[in-house]
Amino acid sequence: MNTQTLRYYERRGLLPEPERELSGYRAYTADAVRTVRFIKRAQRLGFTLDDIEDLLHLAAGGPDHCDAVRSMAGTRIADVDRRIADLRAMRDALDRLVTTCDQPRAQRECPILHGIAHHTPRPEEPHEHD
Amino acid sequence: MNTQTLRYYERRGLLPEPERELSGYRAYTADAVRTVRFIKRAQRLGFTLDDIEDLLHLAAGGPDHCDAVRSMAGTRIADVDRRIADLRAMRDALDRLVTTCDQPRAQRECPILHGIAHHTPRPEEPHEHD
DNA sequence: CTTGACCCTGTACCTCGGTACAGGGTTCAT
DNA sequence: ATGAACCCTGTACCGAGGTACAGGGTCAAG
Repeated sequence: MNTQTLRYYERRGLLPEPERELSGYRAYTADAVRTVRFIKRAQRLGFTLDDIEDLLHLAAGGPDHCDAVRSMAGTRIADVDRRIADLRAMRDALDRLVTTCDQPRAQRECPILHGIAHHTPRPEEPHEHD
Repeated sequence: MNTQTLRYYERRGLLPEPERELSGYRAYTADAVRTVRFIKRAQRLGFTLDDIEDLLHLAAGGPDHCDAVRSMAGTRIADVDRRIADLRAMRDALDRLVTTCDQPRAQRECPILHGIAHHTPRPEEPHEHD
């Protein structure tokens, strides 16, 4: 982890400004470390730093925001579910690719393109000419 | 879908150069459309355009690359499985957040930070100071 | 036969998520 | 007490993935 990146998160407001030692050095708490790990993990899941900022606020939220929290979480859950479904489709397609790729090429209906791309157009997808 | 983006994919070699009408206009085939949909879908899954280029070659691959195809697919599958597991953890955490967020704040062990960030360090994760 | 909405090529620019200086201070080991 | 190896602030730059703009052609509707 690059220190510059930590500065950057601080600038973006993802990390609270840490206390300083007498020297002026930042004294990171265990909580800050946890937050950074969370950020990294959430990023691997495809969340943007803006999303993550929301999630962190959502996590720290007072009792007042409870409804907002719930609705944001609901949105995220729907998003996550869609991603999982997509990934599973992708996974299956890759499996099929592996199992079919022994066969002579003529028999190989490429499962990546035909099993996924092609797969169940969804409401938000076919927008005039995408 | 912005036309500029299609140009960009063409420049990157993700889309084959399409035939032209007499006017010089690009005449996209149904296959090209399918490819674009695939690209968009794969992107939502967190694959980079470089990854996607690989996947497309993998999909189009002749019988010669069969071993390469299999090993790439294997890598992808492992990757996809990791993503799915991570997303499921995230999903569970979000669920728990929703169900716990009625309670007075003191009782709320934030499951986002404590259930995920904190969750089962993996081999590649705790690298000295991340 | 013009006007508006598209397409063409080419080049420049933008956002996101960092990363790298420059120019300086601190800390610790030798 | 000096030098390597950190930290500080500030500003500049990078790669990925687009997006926009300039300057021009095409084409169908009125």
